[in-house]
Amino acid sequence: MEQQEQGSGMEERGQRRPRVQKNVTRAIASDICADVFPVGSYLPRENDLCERYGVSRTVIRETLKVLESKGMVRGRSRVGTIVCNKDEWNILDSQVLEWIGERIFEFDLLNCILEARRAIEPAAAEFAAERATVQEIADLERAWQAMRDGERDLVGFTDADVAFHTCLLKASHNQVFLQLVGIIQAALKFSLHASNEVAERRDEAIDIHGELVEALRLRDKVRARDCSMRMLDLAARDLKIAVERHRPALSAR
Amino acid sequence: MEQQEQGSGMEERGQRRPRVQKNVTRAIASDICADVFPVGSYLPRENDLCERYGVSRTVIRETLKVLESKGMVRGRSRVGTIVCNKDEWNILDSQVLEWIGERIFEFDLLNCILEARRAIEPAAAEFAAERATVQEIADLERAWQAMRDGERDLVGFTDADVAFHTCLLKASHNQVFLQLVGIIQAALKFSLHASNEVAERRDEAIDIHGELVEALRLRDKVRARDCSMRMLDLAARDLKIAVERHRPALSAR
DNA sequence: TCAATTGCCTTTGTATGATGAATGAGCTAG
DNA sequence: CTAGCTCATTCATCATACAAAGGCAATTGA
Repeated sequence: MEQQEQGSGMEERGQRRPRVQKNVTRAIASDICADVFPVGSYLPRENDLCERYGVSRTVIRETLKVLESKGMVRGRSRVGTIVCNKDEWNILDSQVLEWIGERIFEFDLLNCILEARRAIEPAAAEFAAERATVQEIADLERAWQAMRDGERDLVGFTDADVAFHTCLLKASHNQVFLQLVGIIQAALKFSLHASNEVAERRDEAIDIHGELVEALRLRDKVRARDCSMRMLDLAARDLKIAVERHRPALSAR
Repeated sequence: MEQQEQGSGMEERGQRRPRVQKNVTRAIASDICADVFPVGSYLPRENDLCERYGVSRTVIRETLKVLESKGMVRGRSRVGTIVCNKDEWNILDSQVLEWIGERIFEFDLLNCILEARRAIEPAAAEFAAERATVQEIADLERAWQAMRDGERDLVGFTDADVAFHTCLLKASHNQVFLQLVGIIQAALKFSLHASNEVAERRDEAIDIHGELVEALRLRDKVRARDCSMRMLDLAARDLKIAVERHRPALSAR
């Protein structure tokens, strides 16, 4: 698609000025995640970054401001810009999660997310049973049907699952829970991909998701919470598989 | 052209070049929170913002990038910068919470936070009972002692309470929970201030906090969870009082 | 008359150079 | 060897110039 970074050469500086801000931000963020700029080290000087990514200082500085606002780097006058420890990063920010991407396996994050989901999603399901609108329940049902329809389509199934859990958090009518949609999406995305070949688990998942929709219809808090917890037990198994598969990649380093 | 004395609210000027980025960011963010720039409206043109806040376009643009990265505004090329709906804001970002400040009462957020705390903190207490290091338990005890010592000092008591809950989340050794320290701090800050005159409640709170430390020492998950829940019952009462006191301010609008 | 194309205008996006400000390093003096 | 000063380097800000693109209106064709 679009890429202009890494062009250390960058001889031809044509008159054209494409919109590069987003790409540069993603490039630098990815490089940080990939340990090209390790935690604790200083980034190159702004002028060097300009060369390395082939853009002006304006773009570099706006990029650094964004990364700083997400806790990934910290700039100090005259000294330079240092990469912060990972536990200072705003890992709940969905953009940050996107930048981390598959490297989430190296962040020891998925387990934390699962623990958090066990605390949050059952509560959200309970609230949803009380507060979900008819429309929201219909949305959930549609997502559930998409899961059934996409039973053989890995990507479709995953997307539908993500949509389901997103709708559930929305239906809880709690702003805080809603903010956590990003980490849940990330967790689903990366743990499902590794376990989606196991067909019977998907059947089981579809059943439980359907049961949750029914519980919401009946405004049955207890059953909604129970469904959510069983869902998370499945998620725990999926995660286990996913981590197993990624361990080789880790030890290869 | 655009760089004489225009103050317009900002402090200090002259030929000098103070570091203004943070101030301008806070100023614009606060103005957004104060509905000077209401949700859904367009911000003034960048050049007008330069005049209004008395800084160059560079500073304005870096500010807008930061606000955009936190979901508060969205810029579209050539069209302008629009203020996003509040439910798109990254309200888990502690900087955003600082900018919101007291207006948190108008955001219908404190109730959501309490609900979230009821889901999260008991779980965190349980994990802490399993995982807290000796050092972390000592930190918690010190925070608890500070609460006792600051029993008569409103600010000191609140700070110690915030420190206690922060330590607790740290002791849970879960990165996701740790990220939620910001909203919990905000919740404590604004609900305690309204209820801290009620001395006997503070006594009760101190007792429960002490009991939690003891439970962690004994690695007693069940009791730790129970203490946490009782703490939140107190917090619920505090919040009720705080909201009552602020309702006049709301209806006055 | 109406609709689609085209070109202009305005505002954002990017580039660039200059200068103030700040801090670590090196130097000087005691 | 320490304390204080100077200086060089790099970030922070300002100012300006121009490219890019959305919206608007005039123009043109039917």
